[in-house]
Amino acid sequence: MAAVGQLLADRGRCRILLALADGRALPASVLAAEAGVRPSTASGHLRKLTERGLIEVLPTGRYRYYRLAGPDVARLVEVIGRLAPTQPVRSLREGTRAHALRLARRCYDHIGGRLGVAVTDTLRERGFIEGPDGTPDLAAVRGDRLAGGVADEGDYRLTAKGHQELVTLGAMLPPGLGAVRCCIDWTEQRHHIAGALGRAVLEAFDTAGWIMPAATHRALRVTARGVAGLHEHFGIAWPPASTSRTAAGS
Amino acid sequence: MAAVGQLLADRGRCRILLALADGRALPASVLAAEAGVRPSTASGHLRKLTERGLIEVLPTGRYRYYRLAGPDVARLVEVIGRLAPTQPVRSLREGTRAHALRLARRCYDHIGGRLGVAVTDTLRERGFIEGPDGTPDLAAVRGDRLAGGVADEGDYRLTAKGHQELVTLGAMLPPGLGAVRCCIDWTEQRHHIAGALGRAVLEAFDTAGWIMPAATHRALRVTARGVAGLHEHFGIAWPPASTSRTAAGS
DNA sequence: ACGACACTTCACCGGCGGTCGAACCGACGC
DNA sequence: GCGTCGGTTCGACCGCCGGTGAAGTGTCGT
Repeated sequence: MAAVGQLLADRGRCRILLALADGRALPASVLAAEAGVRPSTASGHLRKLTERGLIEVLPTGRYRYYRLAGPDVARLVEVIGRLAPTQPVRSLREGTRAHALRLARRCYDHIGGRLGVAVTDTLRERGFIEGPDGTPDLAAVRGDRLAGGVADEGDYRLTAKGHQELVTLGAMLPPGLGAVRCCIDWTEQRHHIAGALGRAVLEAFDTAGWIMPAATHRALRVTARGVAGLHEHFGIAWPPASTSRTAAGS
Repeated sequence: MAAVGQLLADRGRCRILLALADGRALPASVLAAEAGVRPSTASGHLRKLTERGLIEVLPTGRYRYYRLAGPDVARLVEVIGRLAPTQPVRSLREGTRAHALRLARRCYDHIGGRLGVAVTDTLRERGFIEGPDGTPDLAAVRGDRLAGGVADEGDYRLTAKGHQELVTLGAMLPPGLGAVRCCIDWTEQRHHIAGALGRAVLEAFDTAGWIMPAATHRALRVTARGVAGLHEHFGIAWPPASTSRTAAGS
């Protein structure tokens, strides 16, 4: 498994994986620019990533689109991102971009950032999902780990009321969906819904025209209709009151 | 996050993390032997791992015990282990050891290997937990990832009957436990219970004297009482019929 | 058919990092 | 007190890997 670790040891390759973390397929030239290296270097990285099975390639004409090889890889990026230390911002452009990412972004197949956390909070407050508080108990983590008390993933479940409400909102929920996977947000350090429910919510927001993907990166922009819908159906004021700016590292 | 990846890029450091994956705290000399390097080299590795916050140290007399810094790190090892390719066995000793690991092992705070999968299967067959089949649908993973069908974690939930049965068996279940986190086993590629429920089951098996930790590594040995108890309460024949031998890499 | 473009391969360079032995520090046992 | 043992630090060696530019292959426009 050190072989996989070697792939994650390079800054450029990490940037490539991060750029693909929203589930899209991107051509090699875009990934080279994203990684900040020459096309030849990026080509070598992409070759190694595909050889190890972390990403897969879809040749289309003279373009070669790369994407993550599966949900396992997305989970890996998610988990390692949570352990990675945050880095200070180096430029104004990075600052605004990191700010947009922290507000709302696609996290492979669900919504991350403040928007994801806000939606999850609302679902819990209104009794649509049941489970512990969204703030992981860091004190419990520091103590005896085996004795329990760890804020684990998957400790939520969708209630009947929540199922009904989300269906009327247009979400295509798979049958028999009970438990809800939650991942702790990369920047917010709070729970937000992921898994099948997170996927359905992202699709519902997308088909309703509430969100628009940004052109350059994986950040999400909330449309005017989205602002109204979030306020009406979820009681969320968007955009939220701004807080301190700290970029997340690569 | 490339900083974390660099730590995972070395074989010796991976072996150290793997040795600590069962949640124990081990002295530096043991970890050096586990990694197959000189104490000086291991000391450097341990220093880097602690500096990055992946492990923490408990100085005790002239020994210094190291352990994983928290559940996040255990999850990282779990996820990256699933993506790592399996390596062929290099010696007879490695073969028997890998065989024991594949049978039953501690996976930070729950039971992994064939035993973990067998217990999970029984729980599902008897209606103690509800959810999809334990075999992840690999075909769905290869297809359209956003359209759903992915065998996600956390799609199980504990039923009332299961709660009652496990309590009578002596498991200390935390209140309000509904959803059950499942991780796909490292070697078996099957679901097995983890999270709070997996922790409670491991504790129950341990206090009942069904399992004994191996002296040298994180493998678990099923005692005679454990064989009887597994057969009586779970209908599991132990040890299982042997299958092909393939070691899991480091 | 020609040029432009996307991407890959190759040879070369430079630097980071793993490894070890030896020395050093602190804790235990007699 | 001394010797032993566990652990860390230091300096030197060396192999590996990332970066690049130039050349090569295939595809798309006109």
